[in-house]
Amino acid sequence: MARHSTCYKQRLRKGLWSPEEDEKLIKHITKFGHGCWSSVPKLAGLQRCGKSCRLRWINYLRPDLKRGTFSQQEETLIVELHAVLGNKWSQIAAQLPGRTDNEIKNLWNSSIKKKLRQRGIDPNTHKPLSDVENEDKPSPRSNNKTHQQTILPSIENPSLETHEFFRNRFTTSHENANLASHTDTKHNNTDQFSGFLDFAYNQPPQPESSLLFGSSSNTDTSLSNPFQPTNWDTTTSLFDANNGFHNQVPLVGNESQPEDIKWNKYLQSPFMFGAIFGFGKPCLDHLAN
DNA sequence: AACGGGGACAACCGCCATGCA
DNA sequence: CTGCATGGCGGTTGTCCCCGT
Repeated sequence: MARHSTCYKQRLRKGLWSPEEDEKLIKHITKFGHGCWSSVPKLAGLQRCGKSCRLRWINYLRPDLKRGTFSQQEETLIVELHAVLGNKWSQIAAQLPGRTDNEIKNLWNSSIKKKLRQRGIDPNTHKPLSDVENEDKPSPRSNNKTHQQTILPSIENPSLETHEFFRNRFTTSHENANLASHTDTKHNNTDQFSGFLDFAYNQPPQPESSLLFGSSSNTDTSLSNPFQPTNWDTTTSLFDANNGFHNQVPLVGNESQPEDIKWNKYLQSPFMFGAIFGFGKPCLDHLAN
C-alpha cells in the first residue's frame, strides 16, 4: 500500500515516547531545526520513523504549545468554527494559538460532541436533533464523510438557508456595531475587514456567549467576536489590503518564518463574513428555533 | 482492595496533495 | 508524463488513569 517506506524498512519503535527519546528529538530540532523529517530520526539517533517524530514534535514537544485544559471561550470558539469549517481540525487549530489539531479533535470527539447532544444539537450539522432526524437519511451505502459533505454548510457551498441567515446576521451585527459605512460587503473586502478589526479590537470583553455553557440572556451576543482568542496579541495580527488577513502564530523552534493564514478566500464569501460578525449564540439560537 | 466502565489523551493508519527526478 | 518520497490531514485505535461499585 501507500505506506511510508521509511516506516517499515527497518524495525522501528512504536508506541509511547520515552523521556530519553523526547530529549533527543528536542535537542536535535532545537539545534538544527527539523529540515527533512525523514532524516530527523537518523540524525537525532532515534529508532522512529520521520512521521512519528514530526507528530511528536507538533503535538507535544513544540515550545509554543499551551497545554492544560481548554477554557470555555476556547470550547465555544471550537464549536463556532466547527459549524463553519466542519472537521477541518487544522484550520480550527490555526485560530487557537498554542493548540493542536489533534488536541482539538480529541476534545471534540470526547467531550464537545456529547455536550451538544445533551443540549439537543446534532454535532455534525449544528442543527437541533429533531430537525436532523426529519431530514432524509443517508443511504446505507454512503459513509459518514459523504453524508457530512452533503449536509454541512461549507465555505464554497453554504446551504441556502444558512447563507441567508448569515447574510442577515451580518447586516444586523454590522448595524449594531455602527459599521454602516462598511456594509457594501460584496465589493470592498478591505473596508470590510478594517471594519471588522475596529469592531474586534474595540469591543469590551464579552461574557460567555455559548449555547454549550449557557449565557447571559440580556447581553447582545451578536457583538461577541469568536475570532479573538483570550490571549490575542493584536501586535502580531495584521491585515494586508493586498494579501488578506494574516494571523501570525508563534514561531516554532528556530524557524524564522511565521505561518501565514490567508483569509481572502473566506472573506469573499458572505457566508464566512456573516460568521465572523454574527456567530456564536445568536447563530445557534437561530438554528435551535 | 479489586474490578470494570468511561474519559482523556497520545499515537498510529491510511489517504491525498505536492514536489521532484 | 510517471513514479516515488515526503508532508500533512482526518479518522481511528490504544493506553492510561480516575471514579464508582
